[in-house]
Amino acid sequence: MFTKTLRQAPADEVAKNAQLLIRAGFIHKEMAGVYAYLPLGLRVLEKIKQIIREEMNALGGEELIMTNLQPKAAWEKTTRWDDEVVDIWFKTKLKDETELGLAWSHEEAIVQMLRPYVQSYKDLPIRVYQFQTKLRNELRAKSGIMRGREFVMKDMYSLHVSKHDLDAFYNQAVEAYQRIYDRLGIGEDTFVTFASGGAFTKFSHEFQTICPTGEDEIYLHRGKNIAVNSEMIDDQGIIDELHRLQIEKSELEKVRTAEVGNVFNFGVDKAEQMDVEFADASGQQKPFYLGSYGIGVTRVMGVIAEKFADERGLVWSDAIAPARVYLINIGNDDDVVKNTTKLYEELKKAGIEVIWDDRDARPGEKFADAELMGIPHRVVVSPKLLAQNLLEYQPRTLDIAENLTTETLFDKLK
RNA sequence: CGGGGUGUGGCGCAGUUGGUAGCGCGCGCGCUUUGGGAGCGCGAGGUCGUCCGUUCAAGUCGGAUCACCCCGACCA
Repeated sequence: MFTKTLRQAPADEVAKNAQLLIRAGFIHKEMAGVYAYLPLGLRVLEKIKQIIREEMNALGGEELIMTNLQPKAAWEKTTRWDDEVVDIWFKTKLKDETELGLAWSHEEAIVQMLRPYVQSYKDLPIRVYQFQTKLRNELRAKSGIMRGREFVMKDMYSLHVSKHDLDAFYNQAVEAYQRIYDRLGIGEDTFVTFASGGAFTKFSHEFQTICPTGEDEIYLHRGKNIAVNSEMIDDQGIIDELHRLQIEKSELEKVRTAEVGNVFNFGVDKAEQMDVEFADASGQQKPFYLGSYGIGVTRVMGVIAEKFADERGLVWSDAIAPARVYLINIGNDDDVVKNTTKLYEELKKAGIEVIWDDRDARPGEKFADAELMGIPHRVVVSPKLLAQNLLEYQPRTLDIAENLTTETLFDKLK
C-alpha cells in the first residue's frame, strides 16, 4: 500500500469526513470539491456500489453507462440547456466551436438514447441505471465528499406506459432504497421525506439521514416514520397530507440531515417535451411516464464516515469496509513471521479480505492505524500468545481484546 | 455571487521595528529499543502561492492575480 496515514489533517479541511478519509489515506484532495479515491477509498466505494447494484438488479434494472460529454440539442428541448434554468452546468467546446455540456444528470440523455427502443407498449417498462461521475459547477463546494463538484452518483430511470405502472414501480424503488440503506448500516436513521414535487405529483421523496453536519433539516415523526423537508413544511399540500395521516405539526421533531437519495416522478413531461412516444394497444401514439431515482454514492460514503467515526478514527461495517481484517505481527521473529504469513494466506483462501500491516513498526503505531482506517476486525500475532497457540482478536467497536485459537477466529469471521 | 479569513519543506505551525528562514511530526542513515503513535546522534528536504513594484536589502511594505477555507445566497 503506497498510502500513509497522517497524524494531523490538512488545515484546509474542516469537514470531519474529509479530515478522517484524508488522514487514513482513503482520498486525496485535488482541488476544492474534487477528490481522488485512493485504493482504500475505492474499495469502500465499490462495496457501496455493489450493494446498490444488487438491489437495482433485483428491481429489474439494467446497468449501462452514459456519457459525460453531452450535446446541447437534447437539453434545449426541455429548456435545461439554459444557464438561467440550470446554473451548475460545466460547458465546453469542440475545436470546431460546437458547444458541449458536461453531464450533471442524465434524464435528457437517457430519453434521447432510448428513443429508438421505445416504439410499442410491448417495449415498456424499461428500467436502466448507471454509476456515473457527475460534474456540477457548484458555486461553493463544501463538507468534504458530501458536496463536491465531481461525485459518483447512481441514477436509475424507469419508463412506463401508465401512471399506474410508474406509481407501482416508484413504490418498489422506495422499498429497494430502504433495503440499500439498511444494508449500508444507516437504515435506522434514514427517513423517506416529502420534498417538493413536479408538475405531475404533489411531492417527490428524499431519503434523509440524520447527520449533524448535513445540509438539510427535516420535520420528523419517528413513530409513524414520516418526515417532511423543512422547505415544504408550510406547503398546503403537506398540511393536508399530515392531516390525512393524523399528525399534528407540533408532534414533529426538527432534525438535521443529509440527503442520501431521492426519487422523482416526471410524469409524461420529458416524453412530451422531447417528443418520444410509443404505440399503445390500439395503435395510438402516447408519451411514456418517466421516473428517476438517484443515490449520491460518494455522499453516502461521507455520511457513513461522519456518522460512525469515533475519537480514534473511522469505523466501517463489515459490509463496506475496505477489508474485514487488519492483521498485525508484533516483532519480526522467524516464528511470528512464519505464523502471520500462514494466517494471511489462510484468510485470503477463505475469501476474507485482509490487510497485513507487515511494516517494521512498533505495535502502538499499527494499532493506531488499524483504528484510524476503521477496519472492523483486528488480529494480532505475537510471540507471547503464539507460545500458547493463540491469537489476539479485537473488533473495532469494542475496547476489549480476547485471545482465540485460529479455529475460533475463523468461526467469528464467518 | 456578497461578506470574512488564510497561503512559509510531505503534514501542522513560528518568523519582532524590512537585514537573506526555523520548530514539531514525517522522511534517510546508525546505535539502543520492541504490546498503544520509542530514545539518542547525524542528515536530506523550502524559487516563503504567483507576478509587478518600493528599497542598498522583502517571508515581512504596496498593488495585482491565483488558490484554499468559513458564513450567507444557491442546490430545479
